[in-house]
Amino acid sequence: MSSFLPTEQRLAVTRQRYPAFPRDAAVLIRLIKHIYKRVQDDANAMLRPYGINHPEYNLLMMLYGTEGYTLHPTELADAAGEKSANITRLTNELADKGLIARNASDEDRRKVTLTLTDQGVALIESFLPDVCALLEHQVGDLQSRDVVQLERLLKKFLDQLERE
Amino acid sequence: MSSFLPTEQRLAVTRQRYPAFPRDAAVLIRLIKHIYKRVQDDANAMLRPYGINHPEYNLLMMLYGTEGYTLHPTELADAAGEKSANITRLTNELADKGLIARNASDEDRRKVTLTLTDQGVALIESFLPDVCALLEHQVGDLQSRDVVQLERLLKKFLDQLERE
DNA sequence: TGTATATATTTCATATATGTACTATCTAAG
DNA sequence: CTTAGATAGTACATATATGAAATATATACA
Repeated sequence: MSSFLPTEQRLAVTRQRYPAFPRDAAVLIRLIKHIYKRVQDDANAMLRPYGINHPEYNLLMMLYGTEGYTLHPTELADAAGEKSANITRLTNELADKGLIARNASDEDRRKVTLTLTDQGVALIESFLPDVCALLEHQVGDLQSRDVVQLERLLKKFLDQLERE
Repeated sequence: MSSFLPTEQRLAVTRQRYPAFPRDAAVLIRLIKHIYKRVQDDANAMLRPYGINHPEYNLLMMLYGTEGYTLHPTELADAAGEKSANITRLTNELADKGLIARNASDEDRRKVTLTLTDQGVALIESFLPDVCALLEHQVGDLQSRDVVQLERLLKKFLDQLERE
């Protein structure tokens, strides 16, 4: 039924061989990984006709979700969970496609401002119907109680991870 | 406090601009992504001294969790969530390092068997104490009730995702 | 048997991501 | 001022991952 069963069986074997292995933590992390890969693949497939991939989509949506459609590269990197070196490349490509504008900040001359262009906003609003459909399909018929619980617990987990 | 707050604020702005945007689904997926990246980075840092990265670690552990320490490339790809083309490269590298052996299967001559070498098992057992410590640190002081709930809900989510 | 189709794996060109070192600018303490 | 240390962003070499086509073998069935 679930693609995850073999993974659990492997964890059982692992614990026979190395009893101290923390099963629960490992299950959580492997589940996160399976889910992430699946979501990423689905999103890439959906976005391909629009000429962008999932990381580019994320950057565009971070700007779309910001007042003034503008962020600095470092902010964008944090928001999207990308490394700064990668932001340079990705935003250069988005700028080449005319979806965002790169400008020098005059408040701080080390900084660059990244702003959605009208064309960028238009592209986003053209794919949003498909994105919404995909997102709704992904949660599918999960009970809304479950979704709320899951959000609460994932936040707790993320907090814990960041507690260093 | 949490690195996730700005993300939620952006979702609020997004919904002002595009009210149909499914907030809950998007929050879940962004949480998954943040957690995944964090876990991946931490694991890579921990594994570096052992000369392997997180994907390689995963492959080794899938074999370690299998009776006979042996899988075919396709099975390994499914288990580890990697694409088959990537498995070829990764397993070649692991074979070059002497950690696994590649052999032709005589049951089906299209197939290849990938088996942990003694050296591979020894490497795994040398890093397992650090891995266990990291895993335990990652779940930290999450209540065990929460961990159980989270596992249940993530499985439900994964099932839903795979329901096509 | 022979032929069509499916499966397992690899090859290769290309796309994507990272670490590290570097430049420029800012901030603050003397 | 000016100098030391922090911060913002980028360049470049290298590492990692992907899709699509190619190769070999297996299976089904006419």
